[in-house]
Amino acid sequence: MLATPNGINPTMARPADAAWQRSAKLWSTLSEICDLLHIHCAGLALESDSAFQHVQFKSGQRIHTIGQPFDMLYIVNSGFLKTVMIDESGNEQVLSFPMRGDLFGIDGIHNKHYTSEAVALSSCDIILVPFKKFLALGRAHPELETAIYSVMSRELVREQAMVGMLGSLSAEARVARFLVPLSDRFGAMGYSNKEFNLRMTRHEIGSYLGLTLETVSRTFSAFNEIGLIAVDQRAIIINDIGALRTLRRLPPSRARIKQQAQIQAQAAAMTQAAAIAANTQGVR
Amino acid sequence: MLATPNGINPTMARPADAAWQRSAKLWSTLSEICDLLHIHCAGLALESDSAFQHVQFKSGQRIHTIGQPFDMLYIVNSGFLKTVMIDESGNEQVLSFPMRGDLFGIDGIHNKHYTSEAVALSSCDIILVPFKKFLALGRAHPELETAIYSVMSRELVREQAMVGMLGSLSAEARVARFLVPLSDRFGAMGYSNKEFNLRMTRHEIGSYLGLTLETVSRTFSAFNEIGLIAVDQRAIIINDIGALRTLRRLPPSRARIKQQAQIQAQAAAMTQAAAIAANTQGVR
DNA sequence: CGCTACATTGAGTGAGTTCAAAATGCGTGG
DNA sequence: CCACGCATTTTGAACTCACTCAATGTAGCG
Repeated sequence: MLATPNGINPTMARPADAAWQRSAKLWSTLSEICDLLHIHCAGLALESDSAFQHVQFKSGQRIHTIGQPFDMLYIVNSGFLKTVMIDESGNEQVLSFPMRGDLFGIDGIHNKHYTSEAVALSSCDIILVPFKKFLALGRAHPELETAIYSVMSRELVREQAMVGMLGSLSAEARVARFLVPLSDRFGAMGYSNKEFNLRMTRHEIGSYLGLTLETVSRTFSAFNEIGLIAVDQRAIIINDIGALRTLRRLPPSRARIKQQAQIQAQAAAMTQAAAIAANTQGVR
Repeated sequence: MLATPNGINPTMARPADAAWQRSAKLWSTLSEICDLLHIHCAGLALESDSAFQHVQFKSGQRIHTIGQPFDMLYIVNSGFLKTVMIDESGNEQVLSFPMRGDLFGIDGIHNKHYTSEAVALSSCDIILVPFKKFLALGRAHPELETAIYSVMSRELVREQAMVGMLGSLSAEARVARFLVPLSDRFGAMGYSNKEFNLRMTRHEIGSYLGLTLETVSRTFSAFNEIGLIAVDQRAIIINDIGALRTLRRLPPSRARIKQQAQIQAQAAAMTQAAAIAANTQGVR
């Protein structure tokens, strides 16, 4: 059995009671934010007067919704979320799974309204970053400004990589590559990069990868069978990260070989059957 | 057959003859650039001293390549291009088809190197925008700065919409929705939004949409058959833009009905053949 | 304990791919 | 100007991967 990293209990959400508020960290400085975003702000003059508020969300709560007026960016300090688009026929499409250090809400800048919604998948500690304030600080600190652009560019590159993946990779390759950055991120956060728990359902993974939940489940099972991973519900053990990184198509497994043997046996039989049928009926 | 749409010569989009070269505009002012990007810079102090150079490219030439150090953004003044990613196995993946008013090169900001390459699909007039210079101007003009962020955010939203499309729509819906913004753009540029010439190959469209070139070709043919469009090679006439906007799956056409009738007829024949084969061999 | 949400697995189907062939268009050089 | 070669497009036929539909299994929670 896998231990639950950092012991977060994915309980049902409901409005904020005062209990957690007391123990939670309520404000972050600019330099803490830079650390979180992996921005090198060595020469940044510390302005302790400018601080950013934290807000806690419980699993299931929405950080922002589609169409809501934009005025904030959000940075994940802890916890796991999903961002979701809704297409014209009402279907959800998962766009990303933000976690510690990720910035989201950028899509709201353009239209002054968010085009996606962000939902907590676990208890989350989110830093509020008023966009106006951020811009003002950027103007004061050129290296911060370029960092902002850099982060936005990174998101664009990430989306492009996503497009590339959806456009060209098989289901198996998509699932494999879904696990790789997840492992990396867990590792970077100080947890094991071998063993961790998925925070999202098969349905959400499928939506993210452009697959059905059944295909995701089957692919996990297939990886499990060949020993690439060990999977039990949401608990995952990564056995061969290298293989996952480069996988394009699944190598034939025992089951598949057996199946192929069947097919070949059938084919042999069919050859005779077809000949007979053709002689009798002139089909095809 | 199709008359050449609105008199554009399909072979060379905007003529690349010497006359054009001579009359080509070599420099643009900031306010011209704002117009091009659809940025409202009403109160922008005109700085005629800051001008941006134009460069001409011929079909097939690369504006920037993957891995090249980043220092410029690019704005399309005229012509048509594609931007391309190359995955680890060497396959191209088309990411966008920039045209007049589009900004590209943003993906280079993050890593200080471009992660994609841009190739001219026709003769192109491109405005060079040194990133440093752009930033400096943004600092001087707050409304320009927010506009820059807005444009970057727009690109992100566009990529997200692309992800949504690749993740959830059928081949037919993708091809239909590929044509819609193209029509809009041609209309916005003063050309006909009903009749125009595609500037890219079926292969490039397929790569962009996550489909094979054959599927793209077949889908065009199917749309042609139901009268949604008229297509002859790269010449396109849009007959029912509304249907293209909302299309999710193709309604059964005459040909499909015919085909289904055939299948049913075959099925009837097969029943007998199968019965005979089964009696003889016990297949399946 | 039973309810609900989530996950797994099987069987059959179908949309899109792959492989292949033929047609069309276009530039080039004789 | 025509003939040739090459790139692109169209169309057919067969296959296959991922989807759909359905049933069963499992975990968490009131």
